[in-house]
Amino acid sequence: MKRARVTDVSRLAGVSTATVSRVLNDPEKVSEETRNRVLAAIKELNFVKSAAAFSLKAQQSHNVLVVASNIGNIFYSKMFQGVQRKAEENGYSIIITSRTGGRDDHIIERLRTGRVDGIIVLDAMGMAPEVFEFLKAPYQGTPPIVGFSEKAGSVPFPHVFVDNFRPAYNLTRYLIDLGHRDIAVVQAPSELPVRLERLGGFLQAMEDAGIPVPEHNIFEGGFESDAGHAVAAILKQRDHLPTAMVCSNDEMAMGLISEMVAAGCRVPQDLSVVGFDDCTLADVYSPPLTTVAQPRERIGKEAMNLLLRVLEDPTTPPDTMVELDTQPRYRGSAAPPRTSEPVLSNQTA
Amino acid sequence: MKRARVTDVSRLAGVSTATVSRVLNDPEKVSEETRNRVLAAIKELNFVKSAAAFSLKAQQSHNVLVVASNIGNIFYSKMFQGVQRKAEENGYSIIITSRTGGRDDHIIERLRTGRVDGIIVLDAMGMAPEVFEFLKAPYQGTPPIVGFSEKAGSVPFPHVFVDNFRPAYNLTRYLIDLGHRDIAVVQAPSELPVRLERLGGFLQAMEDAGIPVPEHNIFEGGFESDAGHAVAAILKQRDHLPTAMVCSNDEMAMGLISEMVAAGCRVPQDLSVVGFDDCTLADVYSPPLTTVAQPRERIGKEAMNLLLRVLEDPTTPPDTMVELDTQPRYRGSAAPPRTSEPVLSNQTA
DNA sequence: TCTGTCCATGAAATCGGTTACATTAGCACT
DNA sequence: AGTGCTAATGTAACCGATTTCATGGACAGA
Repeated sequence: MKRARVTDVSRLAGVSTATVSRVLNDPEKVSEETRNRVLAAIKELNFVKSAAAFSLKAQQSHNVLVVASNIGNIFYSKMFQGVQRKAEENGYSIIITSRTGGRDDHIIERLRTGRVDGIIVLDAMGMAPEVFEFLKAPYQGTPPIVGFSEKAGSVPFPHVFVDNFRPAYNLTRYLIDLGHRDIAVVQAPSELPVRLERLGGFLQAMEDAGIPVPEHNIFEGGFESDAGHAVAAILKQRDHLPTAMVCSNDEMAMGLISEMVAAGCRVPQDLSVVGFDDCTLADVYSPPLTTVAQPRERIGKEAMNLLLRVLEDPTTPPDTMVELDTQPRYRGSAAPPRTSEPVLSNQTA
Repeated sequence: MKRARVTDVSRLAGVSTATVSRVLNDPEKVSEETRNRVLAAIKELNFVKSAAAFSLKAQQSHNVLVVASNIGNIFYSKMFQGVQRKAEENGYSIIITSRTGGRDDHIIERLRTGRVDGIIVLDAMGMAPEVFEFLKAPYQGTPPIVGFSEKAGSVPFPHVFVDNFRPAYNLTRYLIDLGHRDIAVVQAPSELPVRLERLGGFLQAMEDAGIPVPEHNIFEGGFESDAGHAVAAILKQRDHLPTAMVCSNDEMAMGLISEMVAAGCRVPQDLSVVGFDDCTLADVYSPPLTTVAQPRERIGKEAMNLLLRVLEDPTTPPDTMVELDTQPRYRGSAAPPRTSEPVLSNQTA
């Protein structure tokens, strides 16, 4: 049997389709008797309205697009969850897409075809210029797009942001207070706000403590654990290790630790390592990772909230921002500095 | 400016809307001259067709729903990625939802409203009976639903499956070959195929080796790391530790290890621990976790493939299956058994 | 020249809802 | 009884594509 339509319901209830629609959308406009008759018909026919027909008429899809550079990355999963919960609560479904090969045109495409009502960009940082162009394009008014960033005002649309400078500063300060002086940093990749903020906080803390940072203590990093391996490989070549390392995210911190531990370097006794993000499982790492927790689910939730606000009031200014806080997590991967240089087992060369 | 419609294009090109539609869908049916004129108009007006109008007429949304019990769980992120890639390649978008509170009716709702063309259930195991009921409901033919499971034939629709019995058997066997006899197991939660399969493989391996498994070596578990904590708490009360532990997933293995290590028990020297799944970061855990890799991205990809097949040919039998293989990952968390009982530092009572 | 085909194109119906506008009945008030 | 108002409901247009069916012209064959 095919799906029932309003027409079928109206016929069975002996009313017009308009009345059926009213029962569905403004029940109080229909007399109780008629309403009950319609309701009964709806139930009997197992009627649900067609999403497509509704979308066409109402010009809204009740879908929102969530964009992340890489949906396979665990950093985003909790955010998705936050967005999804909030979205569902408000009758929206979320369509998730990644920015494969840096191509963002499908995002615009989706928006223009009306397949989605709005967009949440979880990593606006590397967003293609076309998208920004699109925002100014003449065939669209204020585009319903919101984002997430590590720096206030770094994107031209409403966004949720979590300051990264301060927590990076504080975490570095924490190491200094533990007695460390020889602290190295591993940066986040590319020229994104996140890189600048985290590095900036580190450098500022060092400067404020009057500790110079030699060039060889600044490493290039990446968001995956292999970046940590690469840094470990370099460290193992050296005859002197820093006493502490500030990594720009947890994955690279773990990559680094696992490699160093395998080489016989104890963490935190011989080397303190701190991360950033408090990714899933950072708390059960051994040693449990000292890091900074980003409120990931909250970020997703607030981003969706923001989008709902923009959807409701399209005049919401593009510089609207919602700030969320980080939480330091002092766990077991940082300790006072060692007193003597450790001997690495499989030190090559 | 508002979005251009076919009407606008047809007017500008001096043809009928039917011709515009033909240019879009069957270009060869239109003379080259007319086609070029239409194409030019499309370009000039920046025309894209309305997803809603298309859906209404074509009765398909080009959306597929992906259901996971918990989208915040890292176990699913790679699967999402696999599904998403394959979907995008084929012009589909993926809508992701979780099964909050075990309520699955919104799934049916989505399917019935035509908001999605098909469903991929990533954890069909705990699926609500209503959904299965729905499959037999009279108002629907073969419903386009596919899933993923740990046991062949455990769900009544086409599915991708990864046998869990064999790898659990082999991993246990590996520990036995290392010399372990006193091996404990931590089960997966609830009465899901995954629990039975993984436990079954373990028990069978023990039985084949002629090693009895005392009751106290079988622990209840859960999919989160706190399940590992709970087991660790029990172990620490005992005056004797098993020499090896088989955990039903990596999270609980990590929870267990982190707690045991904190208590002064060395892994793998004092206690070998193996996990299951090869979750993200298992390779950079310290010690790197010995586990079984599930081809997560591949699972997602194949599930989408299967759905495309069902979409194309609705008569695809519900017992259609695609089997994928696991890969053992022998890393650093398992070693030959200790020779003497370890002394735990913060052993209470 | 007439008829039959084929090709390119257009007119209008259709998908399934929502809603502006029209209509009717019922009631109060003068 | 006549007028005005309100509440309940119906009629039909509309959202923006696709597609069936009809039509007109070109050309080949008789």
